Amino acid sequence: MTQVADKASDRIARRQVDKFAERRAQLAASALRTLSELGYARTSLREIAQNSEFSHGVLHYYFRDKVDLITHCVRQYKAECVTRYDQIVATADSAEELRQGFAATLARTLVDDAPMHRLWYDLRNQSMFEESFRADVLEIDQSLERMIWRIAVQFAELAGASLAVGPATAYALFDGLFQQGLLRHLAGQDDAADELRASVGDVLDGLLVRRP
Amino acid sequence: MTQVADKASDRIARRQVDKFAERRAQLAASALRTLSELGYARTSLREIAQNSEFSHGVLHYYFRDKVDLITHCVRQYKAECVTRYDQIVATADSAEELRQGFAATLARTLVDDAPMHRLWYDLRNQSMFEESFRADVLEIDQSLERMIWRIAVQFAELAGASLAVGPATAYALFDGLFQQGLLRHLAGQDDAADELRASVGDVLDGLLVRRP
DNA sequence: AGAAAGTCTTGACGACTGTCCAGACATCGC
DNA sequence: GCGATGTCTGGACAGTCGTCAAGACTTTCT
Repeated sequence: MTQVADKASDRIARRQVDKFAERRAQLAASALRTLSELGYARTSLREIAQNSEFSHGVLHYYFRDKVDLITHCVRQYKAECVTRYDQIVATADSAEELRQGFAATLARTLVDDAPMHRLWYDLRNQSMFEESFRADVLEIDQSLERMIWRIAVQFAELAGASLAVGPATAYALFDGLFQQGLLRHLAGQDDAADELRASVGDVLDGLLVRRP
Repeated sequence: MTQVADKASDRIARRQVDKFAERRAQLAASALRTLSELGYARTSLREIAQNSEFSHGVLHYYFRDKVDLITHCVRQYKAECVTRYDQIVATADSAEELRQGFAATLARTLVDDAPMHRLWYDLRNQSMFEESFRADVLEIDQSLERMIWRIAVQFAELAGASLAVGPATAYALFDGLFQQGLLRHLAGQDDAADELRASVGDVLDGLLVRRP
């Protein structure tokens, strides 16, 4: 083969791969929509296909099986989710601004993306029973932990104090607050977001050690 | 009817009701065992029956349908779970003893009852999608919140300080710590229980306001 | 004793599941 | 244009699911 032919076939191959990956992403998006609506336990491949513009057979053309599809969904979810809060860290000029910005963003996320986050908790829970998603779930969890830790470190630095707990503990605290808020929000408790914002602010303050 | 006859039929009726309730509890126990093993998504009535000494048909004799069975399971779980930590509150003589006792008990529970607690989180999550269990789940959650709050109040009293957060926030924090620990424990991380004990101790300390 | 009520088993039903496949349709290089 | 390749459809498959009902067995009442 000539180099030209090589490049040509490469280009074609890449375009096909890209198209393949693009359709995978498209189907994964439909799957995520369905999953966040129905939950893991009651989401079927036919239901996912019905929420897309394709028939149910195509799912096995782009994904090996159901586990492969959901794993891809989880990874796709991660890519969108993790980097969302770094903007706050970058733009905050004072501890108080960071504190309120973080609390407000969490509260807004609670309302805006409630279905997506209940799905995340659903899949994370599923990984306690099934080993299939465990690796991906743990990886996402660590990403979120790092994200929270960046905020905590920046907050302590702006406040001129040090932190009383480590990354894992800090993440667990805010995750607990968010999950409890999500539970109440989805149960129809209207002040769930406001209470979350307040408690997040309090707890973030409480993480500081007065004398560093 | 005579009073004697009344009493007799009452006694009979009560005995039948008791036997009925007893068998319901027995089947619910089998269901809980199965659910904690497989998770909500993959637990079928036939599997539950196979984990008992009866056939699958009997479940519809004692329970209206699957939702009725699982609701009964959730309630039964609550009765056993909630009162477990009150002993610590009653027997602790110092803040330090209460602190270490609480942290140690949480860590021991993490190891001993891991399957049961992943089921609890599974069902609580399920209530974010399905309204069926929502009322019972919220009731149990409030019970747990009150339990945590009793410990926190007693701890503050023994320490001669006041608390920096309210009941809902306090519960969310420890629930987050426990859930994160459970995730790591079930993923095979051996030091999950130890880390939970340490972080619970730290956070409990952090709840106190130095100057009341 | 026999009748009645309670308890449990077994088998069946329709619906739904994940998976696979034969073939239709579209797109491509030649 | 034609064959080859990639893409997609729709149906079929073997299971499993929740539910129900007919009947057998057991216990209780009279």
